[in-house]
Amino acid sequence: MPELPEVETIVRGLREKILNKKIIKIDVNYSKTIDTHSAEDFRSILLNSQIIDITRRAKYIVFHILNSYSLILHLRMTGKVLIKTKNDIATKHDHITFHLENGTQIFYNDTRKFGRFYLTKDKEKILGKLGPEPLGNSFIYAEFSKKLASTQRKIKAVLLDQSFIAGLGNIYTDEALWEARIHPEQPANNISQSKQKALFEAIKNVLIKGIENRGTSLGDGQGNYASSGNNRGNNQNTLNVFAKTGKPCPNCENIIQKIVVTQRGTHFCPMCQKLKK
DNA sequence: CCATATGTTACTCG
DNA sequence: ACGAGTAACATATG
Repeated sequence: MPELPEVETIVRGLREKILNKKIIKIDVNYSKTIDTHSAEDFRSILLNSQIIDITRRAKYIVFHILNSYSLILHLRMTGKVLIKTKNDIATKHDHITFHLENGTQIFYNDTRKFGRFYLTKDKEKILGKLGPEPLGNSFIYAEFSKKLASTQRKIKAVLLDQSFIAGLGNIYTDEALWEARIHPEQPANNISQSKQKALFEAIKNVLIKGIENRGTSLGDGQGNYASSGNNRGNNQNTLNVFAKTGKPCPNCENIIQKIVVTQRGTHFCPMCQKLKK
């Protein structure tokens, strides 16, 4: 579910609520959620320690632990980190609970159970293969352009490839390609210089807007995005093409189409985003 | 029953 | 080597 703006919103919320409190108990109800350790080892490493900082890398949440470990979490499709108080009780999809000394409980909730925790002293082992952070200093146009020229893959597949650029998912990719007026199936090495530049800027624009709106919450089911305070985002109200199948393009009024690209539902305007020969 | 879902990875085929 | 396609993970929803 969550892409860069959603994870950023979650991290900002968590930072205010759980730092520097001792972890006094950990319940593990679904141990496959922990990728690197047994539930027993996971508990013994984290118990009586504390989270001293929380940062984000791409779609990963990095909890910096006082004992020099990093607890890295990827939410995949439906993972949520929910901050609750003393008397809240874990329910069906709450797979791990961290109890803090002040009574705060951190629930890891995940309907589809795809999310994973990685506990490691070497962050690079988990994060090392990621491409540049699109809102960071390492996202440089000359390098972006050079890398686009190096592959014939469909541009949508390239943008979803976390080793090419880290943090985009299905929603923000469709939005960025619409803003740059590029067809999602356009080969990456056949995009004009001006459209490459437009795409470079569009990626940053859609992510910044997503963060400003505190993420995109689609629908109202269990698996939809919510922040650590269980609040919905507002970015769904500003989308131009994603989930707008059959509606008029905000730019040209033509009907937004939906196709499948790289196994993902893909929304675009056939007038604004033409495939170039 | 079928298709689809904000993600990632392993595997096959050409 | 490269890129496309498929399946898998597990659950909910229309």
